[in-house]
Amino acid sequence: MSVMHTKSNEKRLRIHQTVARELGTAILSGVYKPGDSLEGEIERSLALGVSRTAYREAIRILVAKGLLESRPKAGTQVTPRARWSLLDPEILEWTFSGEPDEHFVRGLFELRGIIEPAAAGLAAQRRTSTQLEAMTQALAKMKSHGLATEAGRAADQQFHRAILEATHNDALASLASSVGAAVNWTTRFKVRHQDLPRDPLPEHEAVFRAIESSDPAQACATMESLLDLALADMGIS
Amino acid sequence: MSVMHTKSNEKRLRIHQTVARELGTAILSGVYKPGDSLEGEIERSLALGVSRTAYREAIRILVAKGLLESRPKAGTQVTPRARWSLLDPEILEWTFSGEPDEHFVRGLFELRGIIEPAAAGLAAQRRTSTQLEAMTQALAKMKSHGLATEAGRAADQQFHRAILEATHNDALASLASSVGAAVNWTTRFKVRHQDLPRDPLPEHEAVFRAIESSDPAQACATMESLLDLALADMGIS
DNA sequence: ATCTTTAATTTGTATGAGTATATACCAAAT
DNA sequence: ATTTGGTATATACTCATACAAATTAAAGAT
Repeated sequence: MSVMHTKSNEKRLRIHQTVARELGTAILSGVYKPGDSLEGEIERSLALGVSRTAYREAIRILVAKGLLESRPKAGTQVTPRARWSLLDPEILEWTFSGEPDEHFVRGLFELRGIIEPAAAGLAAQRRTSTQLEAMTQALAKMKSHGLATEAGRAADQQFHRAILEATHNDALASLASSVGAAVNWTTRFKVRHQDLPRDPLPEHEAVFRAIESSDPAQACATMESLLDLALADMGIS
Repeated sequence: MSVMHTKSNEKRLRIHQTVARELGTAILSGVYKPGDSLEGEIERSLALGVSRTAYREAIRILVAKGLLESRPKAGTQVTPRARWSLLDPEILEWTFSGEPDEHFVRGLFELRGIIEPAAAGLAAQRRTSTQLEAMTQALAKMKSHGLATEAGRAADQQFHRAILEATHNDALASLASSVGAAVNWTTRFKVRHQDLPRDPLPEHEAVFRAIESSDPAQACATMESLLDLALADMGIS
């Protein structure tokens, strides 16, 4: 069949996952628009060369993520964009698998600019020594690997995740995967489009020092400047 | 037989939805804990009295929401709490179907306190006349119905949603369903535990006036005080 | 016209058979 | 003793087919 590019990261996807990804990206990229009907399970599954079972499981996934809704006789339809779980990690991955919409990326950074400084402030008040340790390790890994590598980006995510977890707020922390994915993809995007990304380590360390010394205002401020610089590097500010 | 639209809200759930809700609430309430294994599709579906098809579709839903992960041979396991999409509308509904955890509710308000003031500020800068009109109508409905009724709570949600949409930031707006649901459930909680909730209309109108007159700082401030008062009414501040 | 009944279409559920994959176990080599 | 490699097996995954339920739309009765 086709050449499977052997990326170490790439786990072999089940069929229902593949179909969900296929349809999901199609919806997110506008091939199917809100209100469009996907009726005809039988024909469509046949057309894709998969069983109805697998196709239906894919549909269930997309319904769970708010992209579709389906009722007997009425068929399966694409829901209004407002209901989509745009911050779901998988949805973000699908979104960034194509060329990301600049407007959306800017919005994502705006959201980070709202959440992360506030989170840093809370973390400065509530962090435990264990969480400080996690941040330290993440920074060390970032330093040794650099942002150009996969390991470096993972460490970056880990640092931001540690901050959100240090808020001791589960609702906030549940945004970590989302923010993490955003960090990862936007960084990739950055590296792809700009050969010489500035080293963001000093800003990260400044944030860490503020959290370590339990200074909420400083933590908030340093995180804000970190994001400002990251956004500037994207070249879409 | 005459159709009773008294409880129009209550749609008849499909079997896979029912099972997903059942298992979902069990996981969220701690009956199954992260790391626990749910292996045995066949036995479990039999025990529940449903087909493997329906059971598997339920599992697919829970995997999509980050509560489970499943691999051949390894079985199906509950994921670490950090991966749960706690802000997913359905997850929130499941969470609040039981007695809500006070710590979690407080965290939810903290998140609102971060997002909504910032959103109000952005809305003050970017709102269109159409969106102002939506807010006006929502306020009118809140006034006529009151917060004790379902219609009133719906109008409340509508107002907050309109603000998030007025930010013209899709990522932010996608939190609307979540925050909206949280508002709904916490308001219910409030009414249930306190017979005389203060009328929050004046605060809402203050936010509206600030947004209408394109005053970001004022919009942010009024929204903050609205949330402070709402939290105070909960009696868990 | 309005309400009730019927029909048709689509998703939903059930069942049984067979496949693929990740884990654990055991053997062999280092 | 540790690592490597093969192999067995348990488990989820996929398929095909049949039937049920539900909602919409049209036909019929009042």
